[in-house]
Parts: sequence; structure tokens; C-alpha cells
Amino acid sequence: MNDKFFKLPLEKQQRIINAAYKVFSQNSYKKAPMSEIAEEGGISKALLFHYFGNKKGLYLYLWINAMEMTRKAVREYKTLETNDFFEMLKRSLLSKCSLMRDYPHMYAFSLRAYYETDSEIKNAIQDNYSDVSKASEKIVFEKMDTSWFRQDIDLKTIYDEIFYAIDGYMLKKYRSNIIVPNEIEQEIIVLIDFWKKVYTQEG
Amino acid sequence: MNDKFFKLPLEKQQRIINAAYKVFSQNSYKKAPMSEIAEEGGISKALLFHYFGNKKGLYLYLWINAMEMTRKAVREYKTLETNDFFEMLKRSLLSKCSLMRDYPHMYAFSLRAYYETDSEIKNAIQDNYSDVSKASEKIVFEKMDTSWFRQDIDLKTIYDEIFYAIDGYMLKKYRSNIIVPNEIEQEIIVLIDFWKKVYTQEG
DNA sequence: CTTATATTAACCGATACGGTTAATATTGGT
DNA sequence: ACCAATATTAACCGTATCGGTTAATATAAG
Repeated sequence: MNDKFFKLPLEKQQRIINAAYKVFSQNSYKKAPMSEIAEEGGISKALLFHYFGNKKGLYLYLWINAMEMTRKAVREYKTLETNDFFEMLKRSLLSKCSLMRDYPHMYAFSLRAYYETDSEIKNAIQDNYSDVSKASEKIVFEKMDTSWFRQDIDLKTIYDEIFYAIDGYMLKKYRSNIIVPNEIEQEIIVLIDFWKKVYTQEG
Repeated sequence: MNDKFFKLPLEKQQRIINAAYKVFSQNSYKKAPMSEIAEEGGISKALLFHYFGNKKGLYLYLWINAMEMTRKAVREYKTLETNDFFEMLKRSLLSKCSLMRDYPHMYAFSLRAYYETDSEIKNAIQDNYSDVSKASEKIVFEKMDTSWFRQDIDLKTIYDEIFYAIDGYMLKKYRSNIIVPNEIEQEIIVLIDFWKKVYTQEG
């Protein structure tokens, strides 16, 4: 990792790492070509190696960067500072939308990286990893106020179902190849309101 | 396409095309290697070319085969012969589970193939394509008995949400790399019962 | 105009690709 | 046991692409 990268204009930095997020999110580590990243980012391949040393260096930077920014966004949106389930869900998802505005393919990259099996990076990645989703799931079930929920349906199933739906929704967006954060934000809000209406008791 | 392929033992046929479904579902058309398919299927690469001519031939066979089998399963499960939404949903999903039993990666392949952009196959694929999901969506909204649904929430949102959740659920299963159709079938039934309870009126 | 820095075109050896071919197993009839 | 037909593959071919380097060029700074 060459520190000169950070002296580039921010817009150029983002263009480069977004290109990398995109290519690495659409291909396995091994089959994601550096040349494709360079082209997508509008720079030469040589410059990519100049900044990040080698392919592994770039990948690891992307991974650490993704985790840092995710944690930062969760903090900024005070995601964990409520015990209202739907409020927390909304903050969590809106924080992800804000990230998506700057880094449209970061979310897809993180998922793919987490399941990456290539031995060259698997170990390096899991060292720097903290299981965000499992941690948040724990918080929901231990600290959350669940008295507003319908009593006749299983809370865990509700929780699973909502996160399946979010994943499926995002998958559809990625498949369409057109990421419009404002649109996503709006549709996410509609979905959350929908869930609140459906899963909580009237009154 | 060489007709001798069909004279192979059925188990061997399935092993080969399942290997192909797997590799093509995990890589783009261009980056899915024939050698990987051969290895995964336990045969030589030369034999693969002997049966299917070339890469494109294999891919197109997989595509046509997937559509045929999907249609056949929908028919066998009498999916469209009911106007109860949840019954239809259940039949539709269970028919997919039955396919998954023999061809675990066919569903993922179909999705990826549908969105494939490679010019060499894009045209050929869309010729042989009938939009199953859009057609079924139309049927739901035109012929379905919706009087049992809760009146206070939008039907289209319910429909979208359910299909997001199914996609997300399947995505999770594929990412875990362990496809157990019996388990999936059971969990799908739980989800459908869950939705029925949540989205229909009491009484 | 000169030096330092940013950037890239061209290149390199290695590998992986789609596809072919010639040789080897395997089968089935006699 | 033999042979012919068929099934299957190892080895090969030309080409494209890969990660990574280098030497040269463009740009900026003093």
C-alpha cells in the first residue's frame, strides 16, 4: 500500500476503489482481473500496482476499508442507540444506503469477500473480521423491546424473514445493474413501514 | 449436441450437467471454464466437447433443459390450477424444490443466464425465453382470489416482499454451499405458513 | 529550463483457455 | 480368443489473458 494514493483527489480515489469493488463483487478473487479494474477506474494497470503493490494488497485494502466505513456509518446513524426494533432496522438500512451513495458495490463486495474460499486471502480476511450481523442479531434478541410485536407469531421467523427480504431486494437491484441510492432509500422506507404495520399489534 | 449423450446412464448425465449448472451459475459465461466443468463432472474435457460440440452448445442445452424442466414441474404440481394465492405459492415453491433435488444449481443458473450480457449467447437465449415470473405475476393479480387478504396493506407490496424473501432465502442457501432439498422444503413450508398467518385476515 | 513526480505503453514469463487429435480403454458380437 | 466398433482420454496446439515490471513519457514544481 502506497500512501501516495491518499493524496489523490478524493473523487479519483473513489472512482478507483469503486471500480475494484465492482469487479471483485462480480468475480471470485482469482478470476477478477486487475486490468479490468484499471480500465473501469480509468487509470492504467501499472498505476494500480504502483498504489497497492499487488492484487492481494488491493483486495485487503478494500476489505479493511469496507469494515471501517460500515462501522463508522453504524455509529453515525446511532443504529444501536435505540431499543425500538423498527427504528433500529431503519437506521441500519439507511446507514447502508448512505454508504451505497459513495460506494455502490461495497455491500456486494463484503458479502462475496466473507464467503471467499481462496486460500491466499481467506486467512488474512478472517483475522480482520468481526461478525457484525451475528452481533447485531444478539442485540436484537437481548436488548430489544419486543412487546409491540404480534404475540401469535415467532419473533425469530420475523427477524429471518425481514433479512431474507432485504437480501433479496438488494440482489434484485444489483442484478438490474442500476444502483440508484435515492430510489433504494425510498423503497426501503416503504418496506420498513410495511413490516411495522404487519408485525406489530394494532393500537 | 451429440445424441449419444442421452444414451449414457441417467446418473452420469445428471452428474455432468449438474457440474455444468454449478460452474455456469458461479461464473459468467466467458469466465466459466470447460475444464472445470469436466473435472467437477468426473469426465475428460474432450468428452464434454464430444457431447456438446462447443461451450455455446453446452450452455444453450442447459438453458433449454432448465426451461423445459421448470415448465414440466409447474405442470406436474398443478401450480396454476388454484386461485388460492398461498396454495399456488406453495405449489410453485415445492415444484422448485423437487427440481432442486435432482439439479441443485439449476435455479441459480437460470437466474444468471437470464441476466447474462455476453453477446455470443444473449440473443440465442432470449429467442427461447418465455417470461415465467411476469406471466405468473399477471395470473396472480388477474385470477387470484384476494378477498382473504388483509385490506389495510397493499397487495403488490405483499407480493414483492414475499418474492424478495424467497430470493434472499435461496441466496443464503447457495452461499452456504450446502444444498439440502429436504431441509429447504421444510423451511419453505414454514415460511409460507408464516406469510399466510400474517397476511390474511383472522377468522 | 531543470528536476522531481505522476502516469502509462510496451513488454515479460507463466498460465489457462477453447478446441483438436491421435492413441488407449472398453464393450459387444462371433 | 479375437476383432471391430465404440467410448474415453492424455497430450497437444495456438492463442488470449493473467499478475507484475520496466523503461519511457507526460505533468507539475521550482
